[in-house]
Order: sequence, then structure tokens, then C-alpha cells
Amino acid sequence: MLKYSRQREAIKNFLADRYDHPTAETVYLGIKDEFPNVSLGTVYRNLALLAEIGEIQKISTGNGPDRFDGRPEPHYHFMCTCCGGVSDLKVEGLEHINVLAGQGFDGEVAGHFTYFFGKCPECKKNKMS
Amino acid sequence: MLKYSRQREAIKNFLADRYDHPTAETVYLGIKDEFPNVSLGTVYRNLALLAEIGEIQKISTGNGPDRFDGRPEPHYHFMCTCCGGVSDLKVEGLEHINVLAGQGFDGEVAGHFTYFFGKCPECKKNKMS
DNA sequence: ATGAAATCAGTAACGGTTACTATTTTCAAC
DNA sequence: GTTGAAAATAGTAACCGTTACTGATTTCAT
Repeated sequence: MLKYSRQREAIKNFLADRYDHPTAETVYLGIKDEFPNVSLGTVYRNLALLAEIGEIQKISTGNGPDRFDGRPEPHYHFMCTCCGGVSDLKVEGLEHINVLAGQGFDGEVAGHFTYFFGKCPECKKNKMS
Repeated sequence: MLKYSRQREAIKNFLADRYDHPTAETVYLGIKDEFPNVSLGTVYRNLALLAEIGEIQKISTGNGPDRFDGRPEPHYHFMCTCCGGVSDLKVEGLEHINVLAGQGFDGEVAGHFTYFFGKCPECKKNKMS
């Protein structure tokens, strides 16, 4: 049975307020104002729990720590190879990608993760490598 | 300057022979026949190096250790949520996905990672969860 | 108010990976 | 072939993100 916890509420609210897909560490530091004694384990446990029940999304970038997204509805993500930032990305016309993948495949395609990468608008403007 | 090494050659050959996308650990154990004193660090270093120069591919699954693919040409991967196996997947009609993603985005989309998941043919046949 | 179950803070341990050091191997110049 | 500098190695320690464990605290149906 799932019981209310102020810490979990704070974690969820913290994520709801931002669009930069913070790491567990950032969430931890962010709610320390309100809960000075909060444990990093509590943050990890609740992030995993919230992701499991579908209230947030976990983003595994492949290098570096996992990131978290307060918006549960499906959408794509863009990672800047220059500054390391992660942003949301609206992509139209990818609705049939699972069906495409299933053609000529004997298994069952349930879903997919897609991460786009390149140079974010900011880094492109600043001509950074 | 890149110098030849028998260990690196063995690692590359080991990967070229298989289609199961082994982990660094598996590669390590696999070349121990030929190099009983090989170091795990050597395996990691050479896998990273080979991936960097584009002779193999590194696959970050998001949970569990990274896996490696001896075929450098771009293709998609399928991960079985049931048995944990990773296989190659041929998907047609995804050629324009980067362009699609770039529409209405001010940055530069250089590429994307896509991992499909679901039930592999084997697990589907065996009716496993 | 009570008490069982869930959650917590604090900390130790874990797994995958990287960094360090002293030794060995490669290979271009002789 | 010898030499010597650069690169690679084996072995091991350290690192980082994360999970597991503990005993104390909080939640909440009764």
C-alpha cells in the first residue's frame, strides 16, 4: 500500500517546476532547502517509485547519471553533445515506428527509446564545438 | 599515434565472431583463453578506443552494463524485456528521422539512438512473461 | 489513541568503469 | 639488427552512481 510522504511530494513538485531534466543529485540538493535532513537514498527511492507508477520519466543518457522528467506523457529528448544539456523535443510523424520495427521481426515490439543528439540552439549560436 | 596490440586484435576478432552483443566482462572472459593475463582495464580501454574510431559500436542499455557490437555500420537494436538479450534489428523507413526531429527545432540534430524493446521471438514462443 | 505498515535518515556496500603505476611491447630511425 | 621513445599492458586502487541495510519516525485505517 502506497502511503503519502512529504518528501515524495516535494520531489514531484520540484520536477514539475523545471524543464532541464535534473539528475537525482540535483533533485536532492533542490529539496534540501525544505528538508535539510533528507537522504539521498530517499530521493533515489522516490524517483524510481514515481517513474514506476508513471508520474515522471527516467531518462538514461548512456553516459553520466540518469535524469528525470516531471512530464509523464510520451515525448522525445534531445541531448547536446556540446554542453551536455537535455531538452524536450517535439517530433511529428514517428507514430508508426514500432510497427515499422516489427515488420520482418518474429518477436513483439512493445516500445522504443529514442534520444536525439547534436548541438542545442544555444551552443549552435555560440559556435561552440 | 596508434600502435598495434595483439590484445586489441583479439578483442576485435572476438566481437566479429558473435551476434549477441556481449558485455565487457564477457569479452574479457572470452579472450582469456588466448591471453590468460589480460587485464579487465585493457578490455575496457580497447573497447572504448575501437568504438571511438568507429570499428565497433557501444550499446548503452540504460540498466545493466554496456554492450558491444562488432558491426560498425548503423543498424537498430532490440532488447528483450523478458530474457535480457540484445539482437540486431533491421528497420526500413527510418531514414528521415533526424530531419523530422529537426523540424521546428533551432539546434542541429546530428543523429539519434533508438532502442526497441519487447519480447524476443524465443520468449514469445515460450509464452514467458 | 493504537498499532501495523510504509517511509525515513544515515550509512555501508555494490557493480560497472576509470585512473594510476611500474613494466613490457611496438616500431620508426639508425 | 639495435636503439630508444611512445604506446600499450597487467595489476590494483579508486571512483561514481546507485542500491541495500539498519533502527527510528511517520502515516493512516481501525
